[in-house]
Amino acid sequence: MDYAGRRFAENGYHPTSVAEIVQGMGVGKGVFYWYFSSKEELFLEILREAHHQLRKIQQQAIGDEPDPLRRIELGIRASMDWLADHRHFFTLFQFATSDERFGPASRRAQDVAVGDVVRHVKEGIVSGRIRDTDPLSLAHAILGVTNNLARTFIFERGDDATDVADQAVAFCLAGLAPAPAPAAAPVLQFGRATSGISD
Amino acid sequence: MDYAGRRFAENGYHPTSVAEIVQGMGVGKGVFYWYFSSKEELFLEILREAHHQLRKIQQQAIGDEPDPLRRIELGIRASMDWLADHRHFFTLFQFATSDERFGPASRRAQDVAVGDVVRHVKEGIVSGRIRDTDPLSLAHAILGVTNNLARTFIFERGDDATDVADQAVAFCLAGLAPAPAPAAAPVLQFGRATSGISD
DNA sequence: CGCTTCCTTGACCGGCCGGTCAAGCGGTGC
DNA sequence: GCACCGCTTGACCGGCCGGTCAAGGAAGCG
Repeated sequence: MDYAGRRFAENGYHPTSVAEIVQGMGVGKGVFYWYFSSKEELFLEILREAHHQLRKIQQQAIGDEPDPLRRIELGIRASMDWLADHRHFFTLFQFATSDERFGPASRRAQDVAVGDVVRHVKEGIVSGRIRDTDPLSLAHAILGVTNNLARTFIFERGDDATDVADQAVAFCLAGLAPAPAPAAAPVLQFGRATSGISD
Repeated sequence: MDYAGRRFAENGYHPTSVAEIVQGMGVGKGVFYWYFSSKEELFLEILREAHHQLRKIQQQAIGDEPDPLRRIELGIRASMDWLADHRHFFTLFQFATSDERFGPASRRAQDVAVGDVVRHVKEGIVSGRIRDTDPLSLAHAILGVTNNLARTFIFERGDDATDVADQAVAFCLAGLAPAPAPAAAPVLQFGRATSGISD
């Protein structure tokens, strides 16, 4: 399944035939259709596992961090690290989103991720550390920045994950900040966030 | 070509056969291969024109606006409006990015867009209205927010373009800001963007 | 050694699809 | 009337690919 995932990633879903996959693994076609009911199911399985893994490492990274802004930051950083180690998934995710058959699964996974972020955003709004706007929009904006920077700099250019994460975090935290910030102005430092003295 | 674009958008590139396209237009296959050398070329043509149109309306919207921040805002708003009027292109763009054959064309178009934004960002940095970081990262972050919000809210949910643009602009302008307020940034700082307790 | 059950094989099938091409058609010039 | 030619047609081809299936191990069991 790992092998298939990599083939799909570097060759595309459609151009990669089942025959090619099984030949590359040194087995017959029958054994493939013994374990999977179709090529489509195999891809869905790969996708499901990738999404699951990504979410798991995000949650691990966040741990029981109490500060919602810091949770967002940790999530972004963990995602960047994981994506840097699993670059081939970019192609898969991108294809999955664009394909009619896998679009729904992809969208569901993204909804889950958005839901996670939304929770932190809402908390931040309640405590006045985040601008009081539609949390859904903010969450999608964060994911947009993260995805795009990751794709461009990590996937396409192969940059260092930490640097890219720095940029993403800086942009997002600034983007979340309340407009006429009374107290939370100066501290934009990456490593530690303000420990909530603001109100 | 319009018709083909719409078929590709709602049905996907691979599942839409040339036979289907020509039949839908009420012509024979020969006429298709008289004007286009291949299905691939047709798609590239559609893509090229779409990218061209989008960029054109961006430039029109920006006009000769002197303020770089405002130029960015106008670009975002124009893009949102155009995308709202041409929703079916989302599917096309997404597919094009994910496909091996059209990826390069897609990336080139994105590079052009990024280049446009980078120019404004650099100006903003020079005049101290934008945080002094890698302009490329900032530009990609802006495009990430715009694309993602557009896709989610305009394409998938059909929301009003202006509202979505408001959210995108607010997030991006805040994300670009040096440290304090986004709109009213006087020339307090000279060399470094971060003031006070930067390290 | 038979007998069953669980895997494994790879030739083969049916269908689809991009692309070709011999044939036709209608307008134009003579 | 006729020759020419730009345009159009749609049957057809070759190839590919997902999926099937009859046949064949091999391990376990009596």
